[in-house]
Amino acid sequence: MPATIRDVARASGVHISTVSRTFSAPHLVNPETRNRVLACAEHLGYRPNRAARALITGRTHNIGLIIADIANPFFPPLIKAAESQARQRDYHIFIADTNEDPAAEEDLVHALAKQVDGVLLCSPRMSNSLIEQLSREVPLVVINRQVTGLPAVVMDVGQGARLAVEHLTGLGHRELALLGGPRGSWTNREIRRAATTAARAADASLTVLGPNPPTEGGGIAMAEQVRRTGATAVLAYNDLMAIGLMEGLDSLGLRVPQDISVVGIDDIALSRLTRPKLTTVATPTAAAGRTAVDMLLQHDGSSSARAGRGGGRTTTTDDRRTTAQVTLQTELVIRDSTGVGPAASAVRPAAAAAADRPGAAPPADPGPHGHPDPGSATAATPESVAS
Amino acid sequence: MPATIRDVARASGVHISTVSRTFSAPHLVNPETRNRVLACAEHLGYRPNRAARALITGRTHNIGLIIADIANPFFPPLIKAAESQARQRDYHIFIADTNEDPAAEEDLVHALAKQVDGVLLCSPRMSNSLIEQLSREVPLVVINRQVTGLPAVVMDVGQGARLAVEHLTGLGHRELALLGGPRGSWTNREIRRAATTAARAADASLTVLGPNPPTEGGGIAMAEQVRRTGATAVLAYNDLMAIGLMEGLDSLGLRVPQDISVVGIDDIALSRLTRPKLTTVATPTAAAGRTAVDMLLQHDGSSSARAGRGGGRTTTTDDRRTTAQVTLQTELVIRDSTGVGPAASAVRPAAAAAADRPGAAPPADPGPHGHPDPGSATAATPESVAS
DNA sequence: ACTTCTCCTGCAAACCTTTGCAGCCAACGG
DNA sequence: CCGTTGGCTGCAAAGGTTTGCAGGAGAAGT
Repeated sequence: MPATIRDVARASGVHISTVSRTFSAPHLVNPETRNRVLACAEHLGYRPNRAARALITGRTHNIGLIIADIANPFFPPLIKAAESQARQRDYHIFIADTNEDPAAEEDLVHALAKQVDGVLLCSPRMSNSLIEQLSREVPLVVINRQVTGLPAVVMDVGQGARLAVEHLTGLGHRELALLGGPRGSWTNREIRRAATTAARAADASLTVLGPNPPTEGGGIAMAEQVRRTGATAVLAYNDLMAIGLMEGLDSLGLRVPQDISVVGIDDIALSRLTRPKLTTVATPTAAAGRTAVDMLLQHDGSSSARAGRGGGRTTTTDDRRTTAQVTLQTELVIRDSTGVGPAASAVRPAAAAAADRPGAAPPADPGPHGHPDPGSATAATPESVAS
Repeated sequence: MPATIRDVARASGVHISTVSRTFSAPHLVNPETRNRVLACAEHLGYRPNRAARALITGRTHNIGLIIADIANPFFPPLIKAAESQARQRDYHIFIADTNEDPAAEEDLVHALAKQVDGVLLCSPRMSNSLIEQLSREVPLVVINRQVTGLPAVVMDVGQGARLAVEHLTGLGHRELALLGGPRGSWTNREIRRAATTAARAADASLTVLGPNPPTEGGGIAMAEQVRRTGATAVLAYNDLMAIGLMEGLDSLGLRVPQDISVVGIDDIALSRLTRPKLTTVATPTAAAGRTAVDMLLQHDGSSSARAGRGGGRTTTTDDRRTTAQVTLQTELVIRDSTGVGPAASAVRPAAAAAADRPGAAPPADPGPHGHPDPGSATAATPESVAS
């Protein structure tokens, strides 16, 4: 029923190879012939069969994208950016969701391996060794993780966490808590490491809680424990948890930021909608998606090594393989969920407090029609964290 | 480098057809042979090449899912449900995002046509005739739309809209507004029709505004116009718009629900997090995803007869195929964004309102975080809608 | 012992496209 | 006039798998 290349060839009176070339190498065919072929193809509604093409070229023009949880608002901007970047190069992205399950991750890589040219592994929860092993089956680019020998794009959450902690200690907080994310997350380890270091440098204490599911529910559930730590400020693994935590604290009768300050990570769209608006670390998710696609495509676009003919095993020396690791900067976005700590509240005059907490008029007057205040001035699209 | 069926055949000393059968029709091969083959395959890390298989069988074991906007929280539950349902049957879902662009929809269908066995078209913005035409190219199941001759699964938003209007008029509201969604949306038309009818039946007036982008920004932008209608209660096309509208009303100094009631549609997770919590019409998104996959696969091949759930099912059997149209019920979830209207405020006690839905929180408690913050409202990410 | 069956396995065609190679023709240089 | 070049097109192999058909071996029936 579907028109094949043969039908077009018959209709336009040329050989199938000419039809093929009309599409894959137009400059090789006479303009007159080409037009005739195109007309016939159009008329017959012909579209090349990608499976057949993939079979012979060995390239599917598909890219797999494996993520932990589509429902996490962190991912959509990354997905969209990756999709549009891929589409520009005539590739298509296949998305798969692992539900935060490391075993599902492995299965998915296998399932995708033969029908994509490469896989973007976003915030994997697997072990490094397993990832390395899988990378022998299909080209891999990891996002939010560093695996030796594999191309990677990571967002510098460590730096973000440091900025967040410095912001909090700068406000006078001395008792901090870190609401940790899921086990197996590279991001989680980075945050913990950086936050610990920064807290120590500022002579503040830091209580680490976790691991926890990186969801709103995970945040709500930990409210009570957070209170028990006696911390006056909390850094959460991501915005979703931070928002959940604010919910939970609210039910406990604690006010944010008067009683306790909360900082998230990711800057998802939602973090502008909560009351109070969430102070958070913005991660360049869209850029990460674009970059990852670029790295994957460059990586296998250059190596046009054909399969060895004649049974001989052609061992292409891969030592030329450029496995870059790109690090994207993060940025602290100060909104309304952080305020002065107890240590400073007695010392600092009200004016100073007001300057930090934009509930009142911030220093740079935002005006009635939303001049972005210094904190929310980031032009980055809302995105969230993972890994 | 990747092991093929031929390698396995050589290693286990059988013909490739036997290897093939070991995987696709195990009962046809001697257990002893089978085990030997499986062992070799395992050892060589063999995985069947899906492209080659697709080429000959004509079935890719892939399903396309085209949606308007991944960033809209409405979709993830649907996607997840569809994915898990598909995975159970050894199918894989390929997701694509159209950015609310009807032209992109058409392109995507074409692009996917040859590499999937069928496409789930979720909340399409295309014309019916175009959809019919595309359905000749690849099996289609439409979600949130009715196209004659095509299998469809729709959520009964009409009924939901009616319940919402009855809820509002029951609270004493007489001046209603409907915040419409995007042009081309079947859902939008259904809502409008049902809301108009219900309002007339209750002797209330209904002002229809739109079309609008189905995003938070779309809601924010319409706040002023909504106020000008003089309505005391608003039904929005979806939750995102409702939430945006609440933002906008807030900036205008109007309190929800004391001054104006707001109802959304979809019941996205976010609607529980706003202050006040959003009253909304819950749509069974996950069930829709599952059902759509079932319909596509049953229609397509190995059918396992899943009985229709709560919804009604109309099967029109034309000559060859049975094209069912499944309708899924919706449900009104009363939270805090609706309160008594001016006409009834003197007459009806709040208890009467609460009686509409046991267990729902009483209206009129914005919660501790309900401080309005003028000038907050820009920078909405493009989000989207459901049909 | 001969047929008939049942089980299993091998053979080869077919799916649709790409691509190196060869051939054709016209034009051009010498 | 011949050799060469360049532009275009046809030929055929190849890619990995499925599957109808045929064949072989043994078992069961007679």
